[in-house]
Amino acid sequence: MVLSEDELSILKNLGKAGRRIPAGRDLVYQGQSDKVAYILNSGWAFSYKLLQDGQRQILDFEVPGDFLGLRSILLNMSDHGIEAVTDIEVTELHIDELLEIFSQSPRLMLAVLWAASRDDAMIVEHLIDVGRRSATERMAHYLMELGLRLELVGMADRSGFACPLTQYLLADAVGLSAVHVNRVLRELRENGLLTFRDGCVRFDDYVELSRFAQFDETYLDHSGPRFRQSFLAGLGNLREAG
Amino acid sequence: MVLSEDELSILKNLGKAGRRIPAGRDLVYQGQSDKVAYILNSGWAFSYKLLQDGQRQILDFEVPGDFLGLRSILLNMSDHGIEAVTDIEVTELHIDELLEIFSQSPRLMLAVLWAASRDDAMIVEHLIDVGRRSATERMAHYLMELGLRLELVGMADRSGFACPLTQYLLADAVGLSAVHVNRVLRELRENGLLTFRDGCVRFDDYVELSRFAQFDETYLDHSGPRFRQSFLAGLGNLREAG
DNA sequence: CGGAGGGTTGATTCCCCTCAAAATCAGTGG
DNA sequence: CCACTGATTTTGAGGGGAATCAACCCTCCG
Repeated sequence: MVLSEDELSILKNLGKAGRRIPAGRDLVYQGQSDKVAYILNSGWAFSYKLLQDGQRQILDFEVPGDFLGLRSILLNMSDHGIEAVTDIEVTELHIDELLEIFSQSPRLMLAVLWAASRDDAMIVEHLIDVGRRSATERMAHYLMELGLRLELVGMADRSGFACPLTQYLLADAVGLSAVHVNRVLRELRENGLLTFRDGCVRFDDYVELSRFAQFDETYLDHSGPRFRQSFLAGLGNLREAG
Repeated sequence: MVLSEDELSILKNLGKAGRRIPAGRDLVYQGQSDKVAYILNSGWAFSYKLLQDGQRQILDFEVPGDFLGLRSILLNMSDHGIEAVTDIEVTELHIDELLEIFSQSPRLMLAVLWAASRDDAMIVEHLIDVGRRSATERMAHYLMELGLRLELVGMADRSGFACPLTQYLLADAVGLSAVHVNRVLRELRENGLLTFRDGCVRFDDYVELSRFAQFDETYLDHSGPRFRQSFLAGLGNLREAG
């Protein structure tokens, strides 16, 4: 599902004209209670959870076009923080406004639910990454996933993409040490699979890389939420119950 | 949120009078396209994904009272299989019927969304398990989570619970080898934290165990989805768009 | 009785972590 | 222009946690 220009402009006109956050700053703090949503217009960010002992697990990187804070809106998720990787520009959407918009444009709501669904599928895939794949496969798989997501917004193709992530960030995302991330990237480079250098990821052999990482892209390719008449009628009735 | 007896009986009366599946049999095959949902009335099951190389990652165990196949209904998730651990008895809910019920009982739909939300939070926590915790912490955390879930349906307390899982299944769930699961369980037992034996988990020192595993139970304790008037109106309008 | 599934333990291997130290690079200010 | 600083990348050495391989035990069951 791709939103029309009209629909995107609805969202953009609605929010504050574009809030800017500098690199390294938190957009949302873990534990923050006022719920807001954002559309990431430019730059990269990531959502994370802090453990009691100070370790950090990055749940997902966010790239331009992504919705941030979905879980906070649709569901009562355990909370997490969001931090800017680069300078970013976001459109801030207050929930009330957003919900109002949904009532006017069901397609927009479908888009958001679709995004939430994809986020969920990605978390599952990351679970498999850290649970069942070697460090090298894991890194390859992760970077291919990022590439495909960026491809959808025209920021990547099968030859590679610009990537502002540090090896420390990648380490926190895939559950490795930064040192080992470096070794793994070298191995991938020396095997002619992919090159991570100077802020760019280059796929040196996409086909072979795909085989090596067991990358099955179908989990990113959903056709949209599945709703039917009676379900929607039920949702309507929630007005009295919610 | 706890469903009333009336509401549970609505669900139970609706489905086939209780389908039985023997231990070890698949309830849902990975790749199966006809979408159905189930309520697990008795016995244990688990959802899993198979990798191309034959490895298996268990996404979650399901205990009595759980909804199965939620992701298939609400969202277009990447598909996964569901297998029975013990003999199980399920109530099969066809989506159409289920959606019809939702329109009559908004509370039921809230319950289902709440369950989906909790599933999501658990997957995130499992991601942290395998990414950031040692084998021993991971196992302790996982068994405490299971205990708390079972407590909600009266099948566990702070002293322990009956657990039909084999060490092989635990291994596939937490991303360890079966051999190492055994060693880890021995370590927990010798340290006086918990005992896994004869199909039972006994918490020998719940407080100390909780500290050791960094177990923060708030992620399991949601108050229900967060909806408002305008949002629900929007959902109603989806009738024309879905 | 024999076989299968599950549990337990030991020996060995290896993947990845930790610690440590260069090398490179981007700013920053004198 | 250059010294200084901090962040990042790179590489090496050593250690440890978990996998693998390989037994052996037990119980259950046809």
